[in-house]
Amino acid sequence: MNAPKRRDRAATRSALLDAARRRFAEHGFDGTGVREIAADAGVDATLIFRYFGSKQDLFEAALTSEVPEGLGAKETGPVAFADALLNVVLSERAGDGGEHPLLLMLRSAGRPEVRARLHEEVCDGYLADLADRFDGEDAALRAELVGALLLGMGVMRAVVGSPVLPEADPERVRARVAAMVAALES
Amino acid sequence: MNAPKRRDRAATRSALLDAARRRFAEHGFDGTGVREIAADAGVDATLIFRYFGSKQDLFEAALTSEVPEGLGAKETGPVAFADALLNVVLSERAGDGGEHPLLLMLRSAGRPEVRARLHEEVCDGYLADLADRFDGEDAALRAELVGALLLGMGVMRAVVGSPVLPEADPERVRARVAAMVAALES
Amino acid sequence: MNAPKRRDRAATRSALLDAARRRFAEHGFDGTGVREIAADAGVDATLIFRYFGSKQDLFEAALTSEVPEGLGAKETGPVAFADALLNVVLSERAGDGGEHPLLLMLRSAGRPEVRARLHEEVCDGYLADLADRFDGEDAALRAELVGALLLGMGVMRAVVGSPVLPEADPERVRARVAAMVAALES
Amino acid sequence: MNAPKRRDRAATRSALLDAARRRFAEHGFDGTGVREIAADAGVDATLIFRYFGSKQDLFEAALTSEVPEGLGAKETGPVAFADALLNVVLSERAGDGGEHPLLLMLRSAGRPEVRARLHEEVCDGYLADLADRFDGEDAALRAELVGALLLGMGVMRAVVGSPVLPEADPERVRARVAAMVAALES
DNA sequence: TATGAATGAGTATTCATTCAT
DNA sequence: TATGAATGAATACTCATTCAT
Repeated sequence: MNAPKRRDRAATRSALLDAARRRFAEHGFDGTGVREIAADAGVDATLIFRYFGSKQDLFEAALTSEVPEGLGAKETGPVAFADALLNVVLSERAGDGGEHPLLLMLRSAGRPEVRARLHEEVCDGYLADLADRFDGEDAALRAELVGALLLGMGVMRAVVGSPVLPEADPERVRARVAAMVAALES
Repeated sequence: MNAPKRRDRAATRSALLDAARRRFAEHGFDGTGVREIAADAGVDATLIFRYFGSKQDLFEAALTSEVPEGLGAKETGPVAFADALLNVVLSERAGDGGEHPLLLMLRSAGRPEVRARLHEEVCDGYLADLADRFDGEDAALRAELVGALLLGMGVMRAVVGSPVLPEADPERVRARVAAMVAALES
Repeated sequence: MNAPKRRDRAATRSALLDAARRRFAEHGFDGTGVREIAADAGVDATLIFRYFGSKQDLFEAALTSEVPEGLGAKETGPVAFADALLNVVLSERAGDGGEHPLLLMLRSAGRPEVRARLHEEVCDGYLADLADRFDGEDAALRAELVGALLLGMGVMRAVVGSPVLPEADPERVRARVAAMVAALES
Repeated sequence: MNAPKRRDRAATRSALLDAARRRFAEHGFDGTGVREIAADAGVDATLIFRYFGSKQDLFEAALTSEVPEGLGAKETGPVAFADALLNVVLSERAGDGGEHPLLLMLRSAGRPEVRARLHEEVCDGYLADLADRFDGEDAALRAELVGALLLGMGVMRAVVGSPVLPEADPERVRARVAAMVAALES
């Protein structure tokens, strides 16, 4: 009824998740305090434990909360597939949702569990999917190189803070990346 | 090697640096305790402060201690230059010296100072050097993509833990990367 | 009094302040640990930081918390003024509140900031006020001697632990001190 | 033979004692580190332990090392006796020897042993000697007040840092103090 | 004898987390 | 249900002191 306190459970949860994603992305797991997250969300810190159980659990929730991804058709070749992935690299942080889970994990890869999950999702997920697109020998190596390129682009933008990609014309970037990937189709 | 040579200033300092590089690379700055480093080096933790001043100073010493780099002649083109950088990516962790400083920083990029230094060294150093090798338009973008590829390869190996690169034939890797870089020489 | 009223912010804060005053007065700033203070107050040591910020801040809070002082009318002569100050010297430690701030500072005068504040409060405060009461030459010197007498009495009681003053008849003390001060009114 | 290292045991001991007196007087026992003392004396810190056993032992040695005092004839009355003590108060720190032991102890009165010794020397020594000079009733109280005056003057100069006494004409100070003490000879 | 490397007990302070209301 | 007081384990760092050379 009264405006200020009328935050329902779902809204608070969501506000905490958003704040957590931003903080974890910016400062990593260890560099982020629960009280900072709660302050960003405008609620008391203990709600984190009420809603998520622990800081670690909140982190994992932040990882898995947003994954529409929509990777497109499975039958496409490597160039088209890489181009689809490129959307993720180029678009993220546009919305307020925060960074891609992969970058969240990268930033907190000190934790063994995080690292294990990162390894699993990259190797068994993205790299495997990519390798499927390549025929002939060296499929794994070629997939790895494409994955490295895309991941490296994300790191450049989100961690190193290079201004090149955000300022570049997306179509030019697409063309250049496509050329690099195409060079692997021997 | 065997008898750890007690009461040897230089040896202790060096053992601490080695241990620090390994721990920082593996768990990041925040995830590493001075006592763990000291335990790895087989000495008392207070020697870290005696020899380096603070944990932060030890971290910086670990960053700047190695890497002669020897990047070769300045007149080479982008393909040759990238190939030279590839040596660093492919060879590291071979000795027990630990990771490349760039990866150390990446792992501790939660700290603002670390992030600032990472940004500076990558953008003003590597990327600028790369951009000099490209003629024509989009030099910065093309340099960024080559840098992203190489950095991504390092991340794949050292953070994600992908087994592909360590197990691949270095010559094949060289050839594939050369092809990708060459595709940018439009 | 009896039931320490758990979960009471004001009571805890006050208990910490009391304990701090006692410990700091008895062992000085450096000789007192935050855990001892907390133990005396019956609470956890981290509350010191929650409520005061740091050990140093707690010390300063202990200095400035009490002492309404109420030094009486400004128009009085030196004898009456000294007599008013004597109240402070003779009465303190009666309640459990602890020592006078001046003695707290004296006990921690190793710290430069404490010493600076002590100098300021004594010279610019008490001594200046005293000097105003003296006419004729040597006003500063005479004020200094009165101040030294009163300060020395406090030190005798609180630091040296001489039993004479606490056991003496206050009226006799007053008369003797008044005679000494009067001897300065040449 | 060779100049630099030709410091014999006695000279080193003495240099350490001097440095210790100065440091302890300035910063108190807790505020002084053995390494600082050693640095001031220009020798290695371990010599403190070789020569004195411990920091505490060095402190005690610094207390008892200088005490010529030469308190003059025992048969004098209170005014003359106080005047003799005044010499100590007014002259000290003139030489490089450092502060009077009483002030050293005052500065480190946080330590229980120091406090005990301070109590003993003041009450059983100075105050008892003073009380002997007073006839009639209130001898102890009158002695205490004279002692407080003299001690307070030392504190004013050495701890509070009041500039009045060092800058005043010694003869005027003597006359004023004599008047105050004489006022107690009822 | 004297140097300096090594040590371990101790410090203030921070943090995620749990009670009580 | 939600607030905030309380907690205890952990951290970097300092210091007097001892051991090896």
